[in-house]
Amino acid sequence: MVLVMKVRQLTFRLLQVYADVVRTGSLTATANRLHLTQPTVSQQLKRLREIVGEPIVRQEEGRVVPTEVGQSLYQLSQDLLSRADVFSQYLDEYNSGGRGRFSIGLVNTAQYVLPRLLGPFSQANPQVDVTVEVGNRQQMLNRFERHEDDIYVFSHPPTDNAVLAAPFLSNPLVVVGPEHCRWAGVKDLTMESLKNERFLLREPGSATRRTFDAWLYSTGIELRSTQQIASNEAIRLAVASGMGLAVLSRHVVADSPNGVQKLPLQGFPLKSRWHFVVRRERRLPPAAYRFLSFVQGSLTQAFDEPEGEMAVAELLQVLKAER
Amino acid sequence: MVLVMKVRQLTFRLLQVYADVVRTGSLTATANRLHLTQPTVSQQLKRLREIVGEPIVRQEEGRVVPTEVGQSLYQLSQDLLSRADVFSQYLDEYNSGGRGRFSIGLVNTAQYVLPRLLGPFSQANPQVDVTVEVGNRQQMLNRFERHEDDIYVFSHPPTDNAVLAAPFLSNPLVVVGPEHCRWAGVKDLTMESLKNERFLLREPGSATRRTFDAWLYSTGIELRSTQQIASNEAIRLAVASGMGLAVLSRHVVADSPNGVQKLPLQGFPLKSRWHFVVRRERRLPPAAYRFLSFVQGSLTQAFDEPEGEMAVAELLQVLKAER
DNA sequence: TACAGTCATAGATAATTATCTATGGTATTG
DNA sequence: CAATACCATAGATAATTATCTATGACTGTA
Repeated sequence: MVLVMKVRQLTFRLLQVYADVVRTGSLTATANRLHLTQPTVSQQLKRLREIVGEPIVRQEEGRVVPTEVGQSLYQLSQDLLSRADVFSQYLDEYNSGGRGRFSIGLVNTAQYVLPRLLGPFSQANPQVDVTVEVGNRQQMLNRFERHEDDIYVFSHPPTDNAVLAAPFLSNPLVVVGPEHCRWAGVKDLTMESLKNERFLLREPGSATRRTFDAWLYSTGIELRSTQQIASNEAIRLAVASGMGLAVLSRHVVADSPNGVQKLPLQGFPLKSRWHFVVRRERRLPPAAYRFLSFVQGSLTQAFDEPEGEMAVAELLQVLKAER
Repeated sequence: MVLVMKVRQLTFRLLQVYADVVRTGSLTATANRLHLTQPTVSQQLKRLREIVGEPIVRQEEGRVVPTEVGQSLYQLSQDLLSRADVFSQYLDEYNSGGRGRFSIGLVNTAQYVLPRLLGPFSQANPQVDVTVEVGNRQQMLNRFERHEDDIYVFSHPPTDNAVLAAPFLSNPLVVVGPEHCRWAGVKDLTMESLKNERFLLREPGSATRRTFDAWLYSTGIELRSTQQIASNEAIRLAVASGMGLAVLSRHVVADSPNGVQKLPLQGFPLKSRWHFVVRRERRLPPAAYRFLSFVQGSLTQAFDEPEGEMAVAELLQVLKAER
């Protein structure tokens, strides 16, 4: 016999109107406040009563007051409406990028500099969750293919029409040797001189390795002795302990140069630049967009890279247009 | 630029459907479960997305999964729906009378016996709030006129077509004197003998007083000395201390007879009965109805009043029919 | 008692919603 | 790669909702 409330017909509009009626104690007043006519409000109430299956208001001394059930319904309304409101605010924040999450995929080397951008950003946007994925070029390409992240940092972006790339920071590759390396003071140092040195190299999937390999190929020189080490940091330490020479991003060395030094090899530093890479068709999470805007505004200050700033600005332009 | 969610268009139905889609991860499945067609579900989702202003689901490996916003929306849905559900349960309880409130207005004397009904009822229905109002007959009549309570207990119900009354308990009025009263052992004690005694009487508004007055009037006797005291309890104590005789409900005396005794006055006890009184047109709160049902089931046991039980049963019949 | 103010109901209409069937595009899976 | 399963869109329709204007009923006050 007991009929439960017809929840499915319940509308937030109805609750809004009802809550206002309870607050004002008058249908007419509510009608005015909500820019409706009095009969409209009257009927809304009627409908709500039908949904609830129980009288919710009665008149008492010229005022409309909730019945006992109406009281509970009013509390419910307040509760539900305010929750919906909180969600609405969340949406706003989300849309502004001030809240939410995004993920960024970094090529190994880039992890030495990205913190200088991500740190301040997170500081300024504590409600944003950033997931940082790190791997070598090949691993990142795989992630990229699978659409696993929102933004990527490559030094050589995949060539794809659907891709937008903005070079934002130069990433010079330098040759380094141990602290008291005998090549350090040599003028006009050539690769020819170094070809018998042992080179500690990153694995083939890495961008640093590829760039160096390409340059080496262009010189026609072949190295006699190499050793492969899959981590920049490990390479740096190995060089410092005299195991050989290496080609590394200047950022890797600049970060903590103890024990190693740059060698003035001709043709170096090899120029290369990191790019922010995003997919055209992918709608960036607002938080990711906000990060790029943030970067755009701090590149010059943080790295003295006005060109990078412009490139990122351009990227943002395009993204905005595509939205 | 930021568009807040169109809350007013939000429907619980939409949230129900959405929540189910998130749970099943499939529009088709939801369509089946909710006895809809797949396109219907599809369109519901679309509409919800428009209300939210943001994509809420995407497809991933053949499953429908919520976006970040969708996740939040799902949580919101769960939250809102469960709250509505709680309210719905509350409604059920309210309708069954197992929860809620009602008020009952008692004529003074009745407060000596009603607790024996209200106590067990409250015990059995802890979620029901009972408000007990107590006053003399006149005060209760005033409350009755103003529709202030749900149920009243009178010994002489107001005569009004719109009133339903069920006599449920006899309320004999007895004459009492102090413990060692000289009239105690007298046979064929008449009022004539007592007319020079001082009588301690309730105020004119009280039912006890009116009943006694009426009876006294029928005897043609006038009392020489009376004193008015507005409380049964105070009268009982006054009698015990030898200040005079009194007419009281037997229930008042039975409760704690210390210091007083009944006198075997001819014509006494005066018969009278308490009635439950409700207004015909007033829809009784379910809790009040439940109380009367409860009473109906316990009168015989508690007071050995099968007639009262029948009268109350009849009252309930009528109320049920009028609902 | 007549007047104001307030709520309810009736009747009408435009807008929105809830659904369906049919069909087309895509992704998953043998 | 064909078959299958699944989702989106179109087009159509019935039902419901949101409103309005007009009017009636009731209530409390001048």
